[in-house]
Amino acid sequence: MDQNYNPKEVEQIAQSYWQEHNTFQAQDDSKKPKYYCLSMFPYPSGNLHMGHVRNYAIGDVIARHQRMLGKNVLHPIGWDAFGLPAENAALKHNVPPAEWTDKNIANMKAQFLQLGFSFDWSREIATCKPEYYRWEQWFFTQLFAKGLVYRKNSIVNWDPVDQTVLANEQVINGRGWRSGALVERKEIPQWFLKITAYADELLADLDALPGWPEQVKTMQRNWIGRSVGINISFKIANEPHILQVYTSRPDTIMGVTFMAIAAEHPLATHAAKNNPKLQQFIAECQQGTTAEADLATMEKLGMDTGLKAINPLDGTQIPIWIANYVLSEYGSGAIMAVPAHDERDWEFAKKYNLPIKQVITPSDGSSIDVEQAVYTEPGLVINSGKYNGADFNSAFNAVLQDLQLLHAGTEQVNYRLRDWGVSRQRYWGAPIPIIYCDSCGAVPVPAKDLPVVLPLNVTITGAGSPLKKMPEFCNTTCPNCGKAAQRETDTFDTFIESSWYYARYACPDQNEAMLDQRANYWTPVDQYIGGIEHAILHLLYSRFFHKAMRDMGLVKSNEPFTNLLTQGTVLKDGSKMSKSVGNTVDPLDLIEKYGADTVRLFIMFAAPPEQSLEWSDAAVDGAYRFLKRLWNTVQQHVSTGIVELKPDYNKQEFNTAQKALRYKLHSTLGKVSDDYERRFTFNTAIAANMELLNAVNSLNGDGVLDQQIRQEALNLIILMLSPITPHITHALWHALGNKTAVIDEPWPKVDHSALQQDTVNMVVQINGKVRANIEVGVDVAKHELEQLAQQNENVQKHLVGKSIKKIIIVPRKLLNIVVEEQE
RNA sequence: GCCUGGGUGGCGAAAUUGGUAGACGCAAGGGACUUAAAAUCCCUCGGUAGCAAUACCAUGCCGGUUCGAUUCCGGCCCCAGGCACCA
Repeated sequence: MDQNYNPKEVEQIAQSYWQEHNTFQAQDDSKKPKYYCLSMFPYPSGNLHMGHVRNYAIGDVIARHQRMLGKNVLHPIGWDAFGLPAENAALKHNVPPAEWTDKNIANMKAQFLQLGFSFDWSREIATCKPEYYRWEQWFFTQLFAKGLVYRKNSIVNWDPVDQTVLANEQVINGRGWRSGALVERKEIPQWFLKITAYADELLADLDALPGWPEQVKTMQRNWIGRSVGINISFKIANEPHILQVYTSRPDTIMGVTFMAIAAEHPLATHAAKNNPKLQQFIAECQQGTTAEADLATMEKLGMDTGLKAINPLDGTQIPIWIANYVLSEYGSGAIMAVPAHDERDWEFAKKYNLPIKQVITPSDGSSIDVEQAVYTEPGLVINSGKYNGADFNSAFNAVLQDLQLLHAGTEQVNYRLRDWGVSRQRYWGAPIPIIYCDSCGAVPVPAKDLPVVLPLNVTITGAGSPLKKMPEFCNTTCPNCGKAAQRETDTFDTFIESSWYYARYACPDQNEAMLDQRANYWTPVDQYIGGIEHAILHLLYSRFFHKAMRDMGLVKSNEPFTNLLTQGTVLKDGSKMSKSVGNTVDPLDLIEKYGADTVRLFIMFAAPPEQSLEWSDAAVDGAYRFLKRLWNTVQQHVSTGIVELKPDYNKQEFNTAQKALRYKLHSTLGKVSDDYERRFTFNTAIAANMELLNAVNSLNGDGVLDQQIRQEALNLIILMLSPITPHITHALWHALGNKTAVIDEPWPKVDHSALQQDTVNMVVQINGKVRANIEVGVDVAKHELEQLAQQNENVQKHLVGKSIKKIIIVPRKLLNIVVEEQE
């Protein structure tokens, strides 16, 4: 073996070995149990960044470890290739998005190979290829046939200068990123998938996902936001209209002091008909973005329409206001405002001097002042006539019953979750397979005519989709009646592609169907790994797609991802490492300097996967030094000749130091196995191996037994580190005289005979403060232990003038003497 | 604004089920080797006092439960992720 660690050479050899042996090509049939390990696929932005390295390093470590546990592992990779950045690059560099994307994919693939990830490249997918997106076009037409697709108007960010729809990201401080024009909200017709039809199942099945982080499940539960309430119809004084509102707090209905409707509400339009002031106010409300964060932090503005709603329960007249904090896309776009018991209503009422009427009082009898502070907790009803004294549930039922008798209310389950708008007014996406016919309306493209191929040679101008200007794309005939017709020019939301790619990896070469039986062998994904930023949207859409595919007979399971690991963000100087912030560190520079193993080791060592990771250039040195130390230790060990371990090697008589090292070795193996398998705390697994190597290096003595123990320890360290640093361990495994390739080795087993101990160290506390450490026999009797503890000099010092109240013993760990001052 | 996390030495972190706070590593300081440097190896390293043994303080802030709290509970502050057209 080489005297010095040369990462380039070592990594080249290992990578060639894997390639020659097709090591990572997954087999669709095997006697071993299957294990599907998937890291979220990347957007091909051109270069790997540290977030990628972290994501794929975690996945790679898990995949390699599972392989060692004897599983038939699938570890695929592909490209989430449609998206906005390709159009931006096209604008900037005058290169077609497809060309830019293909180049980036080639680039990043080379980088992946350099990092030594155990991907099965034979299943590589790029979502921008017709062979892929044709199947989601097909799936969309199937959903259409099942009534799960519909078209309705919905609001987008509109740049009035560029005459184009903007993504939220393209709106900077309320202005278009290129034109600088104030952005407007504009309604246009768009296609929707009925994800709300699955809302209850998406919610309920979260309980069937014990392998998901509680945090993610909580976020999804709140996002779905199921509530039970009442749909109430308010008549309007001197008008034929009805105002529908939904409330989850019918117990507060007698506290309604105004109604608030969105600017887009039909009643707002009606009220403004002969009222220029209202018209102007509505126009003002339509400025700004569609982002909820903006709407929620905006200064609350409102204007009285002059219309009055009538409370069906007591006939009171309630003013109807247009308010900019009411979302037109949520519920009916109107609310009954109870300022005493709703935060936003309270703020609005304070601003416009609207009455605040308390109708709930805390059930513990404490008193509140709703003029000073809002009270949103449920409690007991007051100031509400016949409902006084009722708690939430009885008030809910009483109000519901009364409203039902008046035909003015029905119980309703409501969701915060909205249907999924999938239309994008962009070029670089999968065309939505719809044809508009003057006679037949919107007609889905028949399966035999799929895919609707996206034309590739286009010029991006930044003002609307180039597809609109391509008659050869737009002009077609109606599949129903054969008359001239127009194609839809909008493309799919790119979340569509990422909602089912995990299943396609099972059968990427299938040209006759979306999925085949192999998808049922491999799915669900056993371990899914990705950024916490995907906790809601991507993961919810994928769950929805999986259930929809199940209902179409394409898969059999209910959920796509059995276990989920959400990795934290890679930060530098306290903020997310990203191109836009300009604080990126190029992984390639580090690979060049230290090699892939050091980069992998560092990123796994710096923090546990779920935590955010603060990048440090300096600390990478430490990882490199450790690998050099490992190399040198092995080098030194084998320089005196290779040591062979006989099967009964562990039955020999070891001295104290040797016993201690073997104890350390096998307790470390136990700990590291647990870190890999259950905890996913690879940082502590690495730390434990560093400690172990330190211990190996401090074992003095060069007798035969010492050499054998060193051999055993180094073998095990190599195996334990092999999923994290696969290249150097490939080389060192051979150097230690092993004939096999380390990639084919099983995970090692703990030798329990090495864990036998005669004595154990125990802490002695007095009133919870550590006063001594004592070494006692493992089987020491309780009273003897108590005596030994009290005999300790320092303990005795602290017992002077005290009387012992009791002694608490935690076996093999500590003993706490509880004392008090003597009378 | 709303939802979800997080806050421990100069820095990244560890403490797994309420049981020794700071493992492991980085940085820093000192030393060995060297003509010198790099590399490597050894020692010190939360704060205060002390030669030391040791004592007191210390896990964002305030309070509580407990023999014992980084860990559990209540309130507050700050930071991060998400908020439906970034992916």
